[in-house]
Amino acid sequence: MLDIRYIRENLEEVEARLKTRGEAIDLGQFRELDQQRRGLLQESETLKALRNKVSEEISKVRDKSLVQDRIAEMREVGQKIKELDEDLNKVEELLQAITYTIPNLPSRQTPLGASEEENVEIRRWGTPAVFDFTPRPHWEVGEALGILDFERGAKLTGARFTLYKGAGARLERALINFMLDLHTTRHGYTEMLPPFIVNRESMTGTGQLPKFEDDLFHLDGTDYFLIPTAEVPVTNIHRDEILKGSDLPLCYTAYTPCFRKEAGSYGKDTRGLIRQHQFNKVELVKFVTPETSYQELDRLLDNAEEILRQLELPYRVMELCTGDIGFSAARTYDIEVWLPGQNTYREISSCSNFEDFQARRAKIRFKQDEKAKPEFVHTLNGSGLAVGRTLVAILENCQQADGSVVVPKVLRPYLGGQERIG
RNA sequence: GGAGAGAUGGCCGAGUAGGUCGAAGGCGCUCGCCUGCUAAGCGAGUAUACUGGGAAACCGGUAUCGAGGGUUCGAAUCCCUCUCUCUCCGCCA
Repeated sequence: MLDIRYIRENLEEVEARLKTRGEAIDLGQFRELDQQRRGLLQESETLKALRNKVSEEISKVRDKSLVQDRIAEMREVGQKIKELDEDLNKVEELLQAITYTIPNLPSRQTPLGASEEENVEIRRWGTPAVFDFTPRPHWEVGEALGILDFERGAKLTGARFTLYKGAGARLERALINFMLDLHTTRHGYTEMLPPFIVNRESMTGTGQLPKFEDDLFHLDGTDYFLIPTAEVPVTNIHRDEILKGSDLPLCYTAYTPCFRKEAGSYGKDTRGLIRQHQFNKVELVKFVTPETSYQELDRLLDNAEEILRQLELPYRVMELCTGDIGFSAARTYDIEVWLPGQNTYREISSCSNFEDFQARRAKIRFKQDEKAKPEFVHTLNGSGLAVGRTLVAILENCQQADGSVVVPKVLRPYLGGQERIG
């Protein structure tokens, strides 16, 4: 959510910056409702002040029969207040509906562009291995090894659900532990294990609702949703709180499964593990002061990259352009891992600074010191990393001519020393 | 699932035959005084949001005692609904 006072005072600028996202947003209605709101508010509050004053006078009079006319008068004032407040509520509801569906302003540093075509490559790390055979896609590698079972996944649930078996299941678990261990022991994050189901307020706080309800699994008969990312529960940990400035930055990491409907992606990535309705992810979340948030974004990105470096998987970092960044984000870097089976780089992490957009929605504030006024924190998050896609990258990059897969060195302690699968 | 109890400011905790309660008191915290230092002591201050005025410091208004609604000139206090917490019983990993 943007600051309504900022919108009010910088209407043209806000419209222009939002336009760089590719969606034209007309703030004319906002302006009109905002004016209506303040008009109604002032009228109502003036009458309330009068009523409070007269009521106090009435309280001082013992014999109420002496003030019957004043009481009657206030009864009418009360009626008028009620009418004004009803109008005010309607206007505020409309206004809220608008402000909750306005996306964040892209950072001024975010490159301009209409679509992912115009994302900017920042750097590459590692050299894709040269194979003396044609590298196969991970679904072939995994099925041949008997560690991924797509057919039975579909039998158990449906399309885009997969059964991991034996060494596949263990490898996934090893990756989760490896990532969490690295982030907690080397990068200074505190591990969290949040609920995988959250309520509507939490989904609204981080920006999934009200606009993207179609992407979420909703639990019938409740107001609960399966989380699409740990970002939701972990960021909402401090919803409606005022943090101490001296406690910032707060850095949390969490493993959770993620559940996404993937509405609108029919026909995309139908094979393999790339696009699932349920997948595992280790997430990084930070609560920081506004002055430090871009510095912290660089660090968070580096923390995510470090996982790939340690796994020795080649990747590149892309900065998303204004046309491609998400609804709540001001600036975003994607990490894309090399997948030889598909001869392409694929997203494995997305690291964003939301500035105060989520903090304002979720009312996450801090005080610079005891006496300071509360300010909104900046929130950041990024995948560190998408676990299923990391497993995909290992199967494809580390596959051998004989169909086996060499386990990256840093993972071996998590697999009882096993060096090879198959 | 059945039966009860409760939800007040950063924390603890008063306040129910409606009015002077944004809310006693204590703790904590901040600033000052005092003491050679520490401890103790003394004094003052210590919520948030919206809104009007002001360049600003700041001043005014409104709202907030779990949430929403109702009664009333007036509600933390009365009524209704909901949420959450706790205790007991049942069930369960």
